[in-house]
Amino acid sequence: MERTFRQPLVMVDTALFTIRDEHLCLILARRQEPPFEGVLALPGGFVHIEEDADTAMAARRVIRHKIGFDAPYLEQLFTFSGAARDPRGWSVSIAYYALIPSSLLDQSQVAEALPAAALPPLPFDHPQIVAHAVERLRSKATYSSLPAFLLPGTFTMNELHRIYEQTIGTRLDKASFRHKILEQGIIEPLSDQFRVGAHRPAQLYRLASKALTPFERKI
Amino acid sequence: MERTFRQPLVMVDTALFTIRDEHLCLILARRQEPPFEGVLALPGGFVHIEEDADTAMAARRVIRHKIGFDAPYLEQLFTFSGAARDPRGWSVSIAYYALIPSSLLDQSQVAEALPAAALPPLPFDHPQIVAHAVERLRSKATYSSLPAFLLPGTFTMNELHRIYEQTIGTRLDKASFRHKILEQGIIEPLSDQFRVGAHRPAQLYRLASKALTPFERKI
DNA sequence: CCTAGTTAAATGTATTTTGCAAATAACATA
DNA sequence: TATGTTATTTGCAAAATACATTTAACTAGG
Repeated sequence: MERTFRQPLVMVDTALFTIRDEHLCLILARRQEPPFEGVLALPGGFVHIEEDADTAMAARRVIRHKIGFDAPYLEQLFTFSGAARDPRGWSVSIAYYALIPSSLLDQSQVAEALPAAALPPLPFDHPQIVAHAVERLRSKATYSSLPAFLLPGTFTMNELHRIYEQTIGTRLDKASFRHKILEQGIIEPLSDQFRVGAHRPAQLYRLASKALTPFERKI
Repeated sequence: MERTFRQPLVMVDTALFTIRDEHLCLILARRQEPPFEGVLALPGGFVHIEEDADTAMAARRVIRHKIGFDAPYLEQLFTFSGAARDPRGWSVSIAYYALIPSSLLDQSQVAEALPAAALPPLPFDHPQIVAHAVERLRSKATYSSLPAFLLPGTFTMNELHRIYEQTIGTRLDKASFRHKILEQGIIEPLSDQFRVGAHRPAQLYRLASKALTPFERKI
């Protein structure tokens, strides 16, 4: 195969969202090698074209290496490119974002989960990637069941409500929210299962199979 | 710079939407070189890392080469990758989609604009790219002013209405559509300009500056 | 000059969806 | 048994929507 042009570095970077203390957080990794060795950054790595069927597989490898298991929700975000984004020269980074229920993370990993609103200075063009990822999550949250993937397998209506408010960043009416979510059928009640406490017990729900269907909208 | 891994081919492909005879169409190009020489395909090309600031610039170059001018609307779509998509081996294609007002195209180019619903067999993974692009356009049309970019600079309310119906694929109530579009402020009337005919003249509109703001939505 | 034909635009109204406030339910605990 | 606490439901006004109809503003043809 003849190549009459130089070829760029191709890598993946991942924005891993989770919730900690009611705040939307990102899981960062301390870089093991130069450039920016020792600096906190988005987990990433090169695409291995001998092993990876596609770049999503590379992203899954990076995530598994970082948190030890697969993310319940993973989606390609945007591809960043150019000469300025990496000191090693012209490069392409296919960015992914994923949603990780904090219940699945152990303490050591949670230590590197920092609030998306107050991240340290990040290397490369990672601030841009984060901005895109937050924007995408916000946008999708308003018309899909995405935020539910930040919760563990079962959750109460109020937990779901709070997590939507967290990701969207605005208040949502409780009654309307409950009504709309139930009507969309993206979650289903676990019959006879409730979360107890010093108050009325709360119905437990789980994601329904049709959970990823976006809500219906009309012009 | 040392590289301990093979690097993939990096290219861009473009899905160029336009409207012809009230149908949503894609502009195709006959391939000039192997593989698939002479076959109709999405316009594309390699990313030239010596010239292109980023892959969007490569996409703009491809589009300018195909239709002779820049697209009024261009957006990155998705990045496709893998060993199977191109017979030359593992590759990455950053796909873009663009909206082209048919009024700007001359006849020769229009000849290669074929209905998105009835395309010939396409090479590589171009069918997948087309599916993604149509899906994205549909989705965005329901909550943004995107379809207006398929129209010439000035247009009537009914033309806009028809183009929304075309891209979304469903009927939309005329009165509600008019009301909602005007309320969103994405278009503005050209005072004292009307399209005449053997009937009541229609007010002409143009895209307002805030045209790209997505519509407001709520859970 | 009048009328039929045609498309644009506005209007009316029943229905549905939302926002907001309040009431009721179901506990644990003291 | 009363009290505090959170869950869930209810009620209603306001806004948005779907659907049907009416009115407006022209041209063309007699």
